[in-house]
Amino acid sequence: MSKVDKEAIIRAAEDVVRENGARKLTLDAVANRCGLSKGGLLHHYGSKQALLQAMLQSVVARESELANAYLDCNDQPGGLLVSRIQTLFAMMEEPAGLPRSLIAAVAEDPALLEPIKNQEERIRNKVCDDSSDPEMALLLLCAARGIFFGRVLGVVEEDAPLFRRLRERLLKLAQDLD
Amino acid sequence: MSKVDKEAIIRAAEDVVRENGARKLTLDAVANRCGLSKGGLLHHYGSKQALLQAMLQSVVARESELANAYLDCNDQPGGLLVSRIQTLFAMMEEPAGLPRSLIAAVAEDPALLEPIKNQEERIRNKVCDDSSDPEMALLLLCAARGIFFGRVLGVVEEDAPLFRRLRERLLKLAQDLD
DNA sequence: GATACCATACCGTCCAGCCGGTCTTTTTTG
DNA sequence: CAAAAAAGACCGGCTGGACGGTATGGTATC
Repeated sequence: MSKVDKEAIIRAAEDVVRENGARKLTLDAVANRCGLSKGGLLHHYGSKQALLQAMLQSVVARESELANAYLDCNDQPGGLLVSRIQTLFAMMEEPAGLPRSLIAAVAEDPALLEPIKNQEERIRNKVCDDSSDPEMALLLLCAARGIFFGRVLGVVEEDAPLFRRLRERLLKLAQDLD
Repeated sequence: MSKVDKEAIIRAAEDVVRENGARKLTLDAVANRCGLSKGGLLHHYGSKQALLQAMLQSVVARESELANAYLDCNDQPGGLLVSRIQTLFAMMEEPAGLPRSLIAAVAEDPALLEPIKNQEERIRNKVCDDSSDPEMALLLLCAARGIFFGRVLGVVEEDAPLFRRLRERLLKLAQDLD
C-alpha cells in the first residue's frame, strides 16, 4: 500500500501538461504536483520516457474502456463505428487534458506513439469489417478523428454550436450505414 | 544577397524536426544543419519563438499557395471544398516534414497556433458559404483533416492503399455536393 | 566607415538522472 | 512471537550536460 499510487502520478503529469503546456512537463513539476520529491517520482517510474509511456498507455486504456461501454448501448451491426465516434466525442468533452499527453509524447520521442499507432490500426480494421461500406465507415471515422485532433491541438474552438450539429450528423450517417 | 537566406533556415529547422523529433529542435541543431553559427542564426531570427512563428507562417503560406493553385482547376461552385481537400492530401505527400512544425510549436507554446486557428476558421467559413450543404461540406473537410493529422502525428502508415481509395471517395463526395 | 552578416566565447538557467541516507513495511529466522 | 534482516518507499542534494540568449569582435560590401 503506497501513499501515492502510480495512477495519481499520471494524473498529475496530465494536469501539468494541461496547465503549463507540454514543454513544461518536467519531473520536478510532476513531483511537486502530486506532493512527491523527484527522487520518489523516479522510484516509481525509472525515467521520463517510462512516465510518458505510462501516460500513453493510460490514454489507450481509457479509450478502450469508453468504447466498450458505448458498444453495449449499440450492439446492432455497424454499431462499432457509432460507438467509436461517440468515444472520440466523449474524450474531447472530458475536462482532463488527457489526450494532450499525445503532444508531450510525440514531442519527446515519436517512437512512443507505436502502441497508439497499433491501436488505431486495429480499430480501423474492425470498423471496416463491421460495415457494409468499409470506405464510408472509415471516412466517417476519420472525420471524427479530425475533429478530435483539431480540439487536441487547439486549432478549433470548443464553444462552436457547429460541434453538436456535426456530431449529430456524423452519428446519423453512421447509423444509416449498418 | 546573403549566403543563407531566411527560407533556408526554416527548411533546416523543418529537417531537424523531421529527423530528430520536435524536442530536439534546438538553436544549435538548426544552426549546424544550415552551416551557420548560433550567433548567425540569431541574427536572422531574434529568438526561438520568432523562428517558430516564421516556420508556422511558412506552413500557412504554403497551404494558401497550394489551395489557390488547385482552386484554379476547380472553379465550379463547390470547388472550394474540393481544392481544400486536394491541398491537404498534397501537403502530406510532400517529403518535407513541413507540417510537423505544428508539433514543435504547440509543444513550445500553444499560443503560437493562434494564426493557424484563425486560418482554419476562415477556411471553414468559406467552405460552408460555398456549399449547398454546409454541414456535409464541413464533415468532408474534417475527414480530410483527420487523415492529415493522422499522418502528421505519425499514428498512421503511409503505404496503405487505403489512402488512394479514401482520397477518391472523398473527392467524389465533395464534387457531388456542389 | 557604416551597415549587414556572421563566428567565437561565454553566461545563467533548467533539467534528467544519480546517490546516499531515512523511515516504514514485510519477510525471515531463531 | 520477537528480533533481525531484507525490501520498499521516499527525500533532498548534487552534477553534468544541454540550451537559450548575450557580448564582442571580425569581415565584406557599398
